[in-house]
Amino acid sequence: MGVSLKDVAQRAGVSIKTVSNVVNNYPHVTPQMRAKVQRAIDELGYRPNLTARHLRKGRTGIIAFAVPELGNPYFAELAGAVIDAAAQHDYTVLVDHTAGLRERELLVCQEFRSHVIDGLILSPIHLENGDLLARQETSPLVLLGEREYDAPYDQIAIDNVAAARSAVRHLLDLGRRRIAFLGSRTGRERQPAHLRLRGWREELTAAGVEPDDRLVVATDGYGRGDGADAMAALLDRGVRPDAVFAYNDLIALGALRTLTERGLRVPEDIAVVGFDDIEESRYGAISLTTVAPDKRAIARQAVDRLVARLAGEPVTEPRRIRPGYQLVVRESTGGSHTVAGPPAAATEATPVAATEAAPATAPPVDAP
Amino acid sequence: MGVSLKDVAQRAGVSIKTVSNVVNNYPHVTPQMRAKVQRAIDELGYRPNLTARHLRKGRTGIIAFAVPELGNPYFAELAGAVIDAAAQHDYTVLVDHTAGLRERELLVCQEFRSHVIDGLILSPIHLENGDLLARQETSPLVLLGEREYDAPYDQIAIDNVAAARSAVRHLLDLGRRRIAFLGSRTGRERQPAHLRLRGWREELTAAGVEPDDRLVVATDGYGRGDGADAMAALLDRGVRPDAVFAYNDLIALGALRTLTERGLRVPEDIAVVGFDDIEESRYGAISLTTVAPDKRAIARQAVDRLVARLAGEPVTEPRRIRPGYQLVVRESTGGSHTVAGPPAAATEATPVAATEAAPATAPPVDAP
DNA sequence: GTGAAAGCGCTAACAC
DNA sequence: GTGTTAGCGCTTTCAC
Repeated sequence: MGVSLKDVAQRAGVSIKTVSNVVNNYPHVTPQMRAKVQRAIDELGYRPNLTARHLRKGRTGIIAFAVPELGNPYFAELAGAVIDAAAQHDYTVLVDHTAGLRERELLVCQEFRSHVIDGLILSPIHLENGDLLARQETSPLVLLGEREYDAPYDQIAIDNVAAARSAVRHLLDLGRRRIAFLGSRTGRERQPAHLRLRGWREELTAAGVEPDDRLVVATDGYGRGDGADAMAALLDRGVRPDAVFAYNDLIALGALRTLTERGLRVPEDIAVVGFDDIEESRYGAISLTTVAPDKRAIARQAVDRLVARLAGEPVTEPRRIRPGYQLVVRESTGGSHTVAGPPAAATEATPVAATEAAPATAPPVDAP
Repeated sequence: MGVSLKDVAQRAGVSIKTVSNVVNNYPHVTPQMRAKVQRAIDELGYRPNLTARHLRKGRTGIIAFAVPELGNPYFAELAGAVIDAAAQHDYTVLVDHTAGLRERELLVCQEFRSHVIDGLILSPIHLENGDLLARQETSPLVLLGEREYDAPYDQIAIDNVAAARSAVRHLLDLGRRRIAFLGSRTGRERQPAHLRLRGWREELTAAGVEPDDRLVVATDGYGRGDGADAMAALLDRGVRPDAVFAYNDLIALGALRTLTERGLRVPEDIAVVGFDDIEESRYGAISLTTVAPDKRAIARQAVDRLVARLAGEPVTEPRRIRPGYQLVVRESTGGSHTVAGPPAAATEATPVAATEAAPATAPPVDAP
C-alpha cells in the first residue's frame, strides 16, 4: 500500500495528529513544525487517502449526475454546467448515462455506489412514480426534466407546457395553421413528450385551430435520425404541414435535413421550431428557431438544491423549481441569424419566464 | 449513520462474517442461513458501505475520464463510449473537464481524488512533457489525443499525420490546389494542431504544391464560432482558397456556415473537410466530409490499457496504440450523402488504418 | 460452514 | 500546540 499518516509521523518524529493538522491546514501549528512535517510529506511522497477520510466523515464530496444519453448535446452541455456548478461547492461529479432504460434509471437511484455518492441528480425518462416512492436509498435526490412526479424530491424543470405554447404561438403568429408535432412516443405506457404535446394542443385550440392528430408523428428515439425519418414519413404519407414543432432540437435538425433533401424551402414552405437550443442549432445552413431552457440556471439550481439537502435541510416539502427559458427566433422561422452571442443573450428572443429562483424578470410575453 | 453489517448480524443472531458472506454471495452458506440473513437485511434496509469496502480493499472501481470540454460533441461521444467500455469491466467513470487549462490538467493528473479513483484517462491539451515526468501520483494513467509525449504512460491516438494527409490527398485528388488549414493555434509555445498541420504540409509538398502560409488560419478555440470567424477572416483578407481542411468538425461546420452566408457554393467553389466525425456532421444541409477516428476503439483500448495496468501489468514499456480511422466522403467534397449507417460503416470511406490492437485490417490505402 | 479479532487510513474527542 | 485513542464499516486470516 501507499504511504500513510503514520509513516509520515514516524519519519518526522511527531504524532499522527500533528501530521493530520498540517495536511488539513489546521491554524494552530507552529511554522517550524509545519515545515518539518511538510518535508517528511514531500520526501515520502505522501498523498492523503480520501477513501479513509470519506469513511470517517461519512461523506465523500461526490455527487452523481445521470442523464439518458451523453451523446445528446443537450445533456452534454448540461453535464458540463453541472460539473462547473458542483465545483463551486467543492463537489466532484460522477456522470453516468442510463440510455433511457427504466432498469438503469432504477439502478442509479436505488443502489448506485451507495455511500460513495453523497447525492444524485437524475434526469429520468421511464422511471415511474411508484419507483420513486419505493426508493430505499436515503441520500438526497433531485429530479430534472420533463416528467413530473408526485414524490418527496425536489424537481427542476422549465414550464414545458408554456414553453411549447410559446413556440406554437410563434408559428401561429407567422400565419401557419397546419403545424405538425414531431417526437411523440410510440407504444409506451407513459408519454414523455406529453407536456410539450399538450402545449401544442392547447395553443392550437386556444387559437381556434383544430389539432389534427395526423400531424403528430411518433419517433423511436430522440436523435437526428429519428427526426429525419419522422419528417420523411409525414411527407410520404401525403400530409403537408406548413410548420413543424419538434420535441427537441435533434429531431428538428433531422427534419430540416429531410426538408432540404426534398427541395422544400425553410421557412417559406415549412417553418421549423425545435426545443433545447443546443449550440449546433445556431450554426446550420438554416439556423434553428428553438425554445432555449436556461441550462446554466437548471444546473445551478439542481446543484444548489442537492447541496442544501446535503447540508441537512429537511424535506418538509419538495420544491418545484421552474428555471427560465426563451424562444430564440432564427432563420428556420424567418428570423435573422444570430451566430454570435450566448443563447441566453440572443437578441431576437422573448423575455425569460421563470419562477422562484431566477431574479424576477419580465413575465412571458408574446413573440412579435 | 446507516445500517451496518453489525446491525444486521445482531438482528439475525449471527456473526458479522456470515452476513458478509451473504452480501458477497459466498458459495458456502446454507440456504436457510442465507434466507435468515437476507430477511434481516431487508427488514433493516441494509446497503453495503462501499467506502468502507474500498478502504479495506485498497481500490474503488472508479476511474476518471478527463477531457477538455464536454460541450464538444467529439468528447461527449467519446465519454459515452468510455462509460460503456468501463462498465464492461465493472468500472464506474467519473467524467471531468479541464477547459483545456494546463493548471486543471495538472490538478487532475496529480492529486485528483487520490485513492478514490483507481486510474485516469486524460486527454490533455496544454500539459507539458515535464509535467508528466514530474508526476507523483502512482495510479495508472492513459493518455489520449493528438499530443505525443515521451513519458512512461500508454498513449492512444490515431496517426494524426497520416489521417490529415489522407484528407488533403482527397482534396488534391479532386483537383484542388489552394487548400486552407483552419485551426492552428495562436501564440502558444506548443502547437496542439501541429500533427494535422504537418500532415497538411507534407501531403501538399509531396504533391508538388507549395504550402502557402497565408492559407493557414489560427483560431482562439476549437468551436463553431472560431471556425466561422476564421473562414470570414480568410475571405476578408482577400485570400480565396478552393478547399478548406479544418482541425476539427466544429471548426469546419462554422466555416461551412460562413461560406453559405457569403453565397459561396460548397463543394463547387470551396470543398470542406473536417476531422472527428461527430454525429451532427452527417445532418447538416451540406453533410461534411471528415476524418472519422474509431471512437469506440479508442474508448475500448483506453479502458483496456488502464484495466491491464490496474490488474498489475508492469509498465516495462509504455505502449503507443493507433486505433483506426476512415475518411468519410460526404457532400462537402462532392460525395453522396450518407445519413444512415454508423460512421465506421460508411460506404464511401477509405479503408481503416490501424495498428497493434485493432484486429489486423487492411493497411492504409490511398483514397481513390 | 461459521465466529472472533485485527486492521485498512483517517478524524475527532479528549488529555496533557 | 501536540499526543493518545477510539472507532467509521468492511474484509480477511485463522480457529473451531
